[in-house]
Amino acid sequence: MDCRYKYERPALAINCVIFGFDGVKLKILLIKRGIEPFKNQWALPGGFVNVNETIDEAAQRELKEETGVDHVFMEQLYTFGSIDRDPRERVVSVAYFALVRISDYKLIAGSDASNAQWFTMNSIPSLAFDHSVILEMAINRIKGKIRYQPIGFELLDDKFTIPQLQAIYESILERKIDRRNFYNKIKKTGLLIFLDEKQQKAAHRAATLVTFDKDKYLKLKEQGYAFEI
Amino acid sequence: MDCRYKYERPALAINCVIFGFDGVKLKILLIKRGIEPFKNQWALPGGFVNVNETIDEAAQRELKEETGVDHVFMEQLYTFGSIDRDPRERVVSVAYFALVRISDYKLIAGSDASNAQWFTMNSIPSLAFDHSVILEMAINRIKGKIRYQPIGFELLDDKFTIPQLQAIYESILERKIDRRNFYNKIKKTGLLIFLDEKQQKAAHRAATLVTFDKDKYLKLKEQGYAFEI
DNA sequence: ACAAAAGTGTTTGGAATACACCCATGC
DNA sequence: GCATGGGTGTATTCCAAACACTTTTGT
Repeated sequence: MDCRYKYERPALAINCVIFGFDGVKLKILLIKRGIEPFKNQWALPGGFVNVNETIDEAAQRELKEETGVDHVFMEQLYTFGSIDRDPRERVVSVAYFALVRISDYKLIAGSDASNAQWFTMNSIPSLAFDHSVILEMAINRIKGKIRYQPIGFELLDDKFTIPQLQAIYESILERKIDRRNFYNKIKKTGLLIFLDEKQQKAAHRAATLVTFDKDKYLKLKEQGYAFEI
Repeated sequence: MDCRYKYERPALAINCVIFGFDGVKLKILLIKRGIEPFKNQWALPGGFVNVNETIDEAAQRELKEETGVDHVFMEQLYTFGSIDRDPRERVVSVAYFALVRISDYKLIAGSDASNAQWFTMNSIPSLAFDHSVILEMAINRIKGKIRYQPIGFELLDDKFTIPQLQAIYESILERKIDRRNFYNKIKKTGLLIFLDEKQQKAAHRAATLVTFDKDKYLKLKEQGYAFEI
């Protein structure tokens, strides 16, 4: 092996905070560690960065290995570089957060179900390494982000209803939002395409299915439009 | 030397985007590289992370080496992990941005002045590595940040005037702000302590000197107060 | 006296919130 | 019919931008 530098260097890893939405609550995907250290404890998915891949690629690779999903919303969160965060040796970790559609994920999970599990925000177990800190930062980030970036859609199917979207906002922001104001506000953005379809098997009046007009959003964004809810 | 891992690992570096304010414009500190690669080109201050220091410490160390200043506002910006960003080998860099008082800096600069220089935002030369991208992101970050975090004060002396503070906002946001609205708004926060001193040698009416009430801000922040301008 | 910038107060328009009301569907 | 939630419109409150006016200081 080649060691060109005269001194030791930290190892570089990535971790992913994977958010999903089950229709009611925001959830976070954790895995149960199979090896030491922290064996049998819950942790964020993660792994080391190869020398021939970018850190973004490493994060995507890890996400794919863990959930089978690809091409999802993913963004760098923060880099954690305390000295003792890993008992084995010095490891610096770049944390990412990802938004996935749980329904997509379900299709692929089966293989090794017991070691990966969705947790709601208020039932998070104690985590390995400094992963609680990472998770906390991810939750704060998503709370701030959802206000001024249309990321709620990333957690839903292509076709969704406005009440579903509202449930995401309420779950992430942890507060109730007036149903009618939310409806009016989201409609006024002009970024929703209303379909001629209704929600199926609704207990009562069925909601209209809509899609997010991503093309329109990207065009407006280039012209300086700032999304806000 | 000890190489415990079976495969090559990326090197880990930090870079600092150092902002200062000269009373008129926002400035950025660049250094002229003395060695290859990119010898004689301008670049962001930076260096490798030692295995026995946190990444934050590495950034502070580098800032101190470069400007002599310490205990300034500093925050992690983003981590850059493209494969070819350094022609020598694979280097991942954690970028930071810092806000310094140029007057503090002046006291120490003398030693090796020619290789470090302040640049205004619109006179940035072409930079080494991917540092233009880093700088662009830092500028966007500070533009967003100054709206909802009281960081303008970090660029001024302890005693400053409201028009000076406004000049910082205008310089960072690159737009004019109504003088009177700014005055009223910043005053209404209650976070300024008005001193019984006036600005010296003003061309005309002297402005009142004020200080930022950091203690009060921190207390309010804990209670959920959100600064905003 | 006059110019220039500091400091104070009022008006106004638009956005956010609150909320009344009607509609569709299952039981 | 009635309970439940979807969909629409309006009133009110509040905040930010616009702007008129007064004060202070140097020349």
